[in-house]
Amino acid sequence: MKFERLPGGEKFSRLFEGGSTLVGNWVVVYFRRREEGPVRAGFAAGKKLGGAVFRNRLRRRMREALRTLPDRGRPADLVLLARYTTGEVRFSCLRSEIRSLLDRGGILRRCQRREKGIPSET
RNA sequence: UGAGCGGGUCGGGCAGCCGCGCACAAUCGGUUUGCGCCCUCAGGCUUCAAUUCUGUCCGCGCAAACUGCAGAUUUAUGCCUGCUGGGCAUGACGUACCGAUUGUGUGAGGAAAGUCCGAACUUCAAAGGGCAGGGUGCCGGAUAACGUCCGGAGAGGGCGACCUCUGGAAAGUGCCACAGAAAUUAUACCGCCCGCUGCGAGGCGGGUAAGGGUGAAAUGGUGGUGUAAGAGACCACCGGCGGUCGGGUAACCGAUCGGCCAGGCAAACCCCACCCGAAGCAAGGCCAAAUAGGAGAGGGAUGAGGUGGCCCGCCUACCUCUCGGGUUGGCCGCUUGAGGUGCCAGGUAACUGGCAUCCCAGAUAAAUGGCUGUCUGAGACAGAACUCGGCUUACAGAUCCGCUCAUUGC
RNA sequence: UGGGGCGUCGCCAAGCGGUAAGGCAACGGCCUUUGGAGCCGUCAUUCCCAGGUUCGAAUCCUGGCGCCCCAG
Repeated sequence: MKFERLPGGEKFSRLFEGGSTLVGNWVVVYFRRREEGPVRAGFAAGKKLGGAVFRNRLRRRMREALRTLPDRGRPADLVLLARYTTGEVRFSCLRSEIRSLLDRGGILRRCQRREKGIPSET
């Protein structure tokens, strides 16, 4: 899935306070649908999770997982928040959980899923 | 071969596919401004003197204002630069900015960390002086500076290579619990000795500090002379202190003479020498947009505030407090630097100088990742945020150089 | 990023060079038919950790570790 950077400032805290929340076992997604534009994504890892190297690694795993999803996103702002378990889980499990969470939030388009869905499901 | 000491280097590599930040180039698309001329404004030059005064009207403009013409002053209304602002002309070319695509280059550390020191840089109604406060502390040097580094001195530890520590206790004040006679104006518990007394045990007066005992520490140590017993009372050596001489830039070392007065703690106050204005890139500057441009109370000229702890000095002209309103985005700062590498020269060294050469992250919710193969096998500590010089702390391993000790062989 | 502060028993804490108060809790006992209340007693081998200064350190110095608060 293609996405742009979510620029900083108030937008992060607005999403944390006013956005919708999807909680998974290994990641939490805050999101808000938009009318137009690309998908904008930010990645966050709290300070209690560990040092800078470990938190960078968590953000990179989430970024890579989101990037390798099939490209059928609807316009939205989203923030992926790392949990303690994000570093322990296998990468393919993390990716499939993010896909199911975005599907539940209505950010993935169903019609394109049927066209392209069969090869990517396997 | 084993044990160890000192110092240096590296911190996964290679290949394939997908992906990210920044810089540059090309192509495409978009945007407005600048580049030309004139005026104003600002600064400068020439000059004895350089934009001053008066009148009038056309044009332009919401307005402030600007400008033209005529005249006055004067030998003369001049020349140059910058481009804040205004006007005219032009959107062809080039340039600038923004976005997309493609290509090329580049992209975390030895500690990037802790924030413990030192600087650079920036700001402050004066950044001045003094006090206070803080820091450093053997000596000499290096350095932009340092609490760092180098060389040396003394003391301590180690068989050794080597490592660790460092002003002043004879300026003053304070503290030294318990124990002990006594913890610094000294003093005497058990003792030792002399005298008097008593049948005796002992008592009284005096001398003494060698021995015992207490303590972390007891007023130099050892041996002798001496004595009633003793004592630096005296002598020798050692140690400490002071004077002189010699060596050394100095710390200090050596020699010699003198006399015996001198407990420890300054990471207790302190003394001496040297250093320190404060705050920090979220410093600070610029642009655009939005909002506000208010109310109340109090103080006041031998007074109020700035000044961050105080005083003097200096500065401001209204000041202080409360309530209310606002505090969003972008750009610069931002990476060429006390810079790296190599050679040469000076210096014991830290380091310095010269020449050549290289450009090596600049993000902004924040760029290095995912998968696969291979190298026996990848597995340490750990992520730039203004930049340097150090220190400290964390660290799987790999590797190089010099040296010491032990054992064996030649 | 910068500034400030704190670590003492299970909890709240005093103590600031001379060998660690106190309260709650816990445990044991007394009292009571039993419980509660009350009374008596017990409870710090390392005062966050490691070095150093000192005869002696929770206290002083240096360096770490952990936690909290503030600015924007």
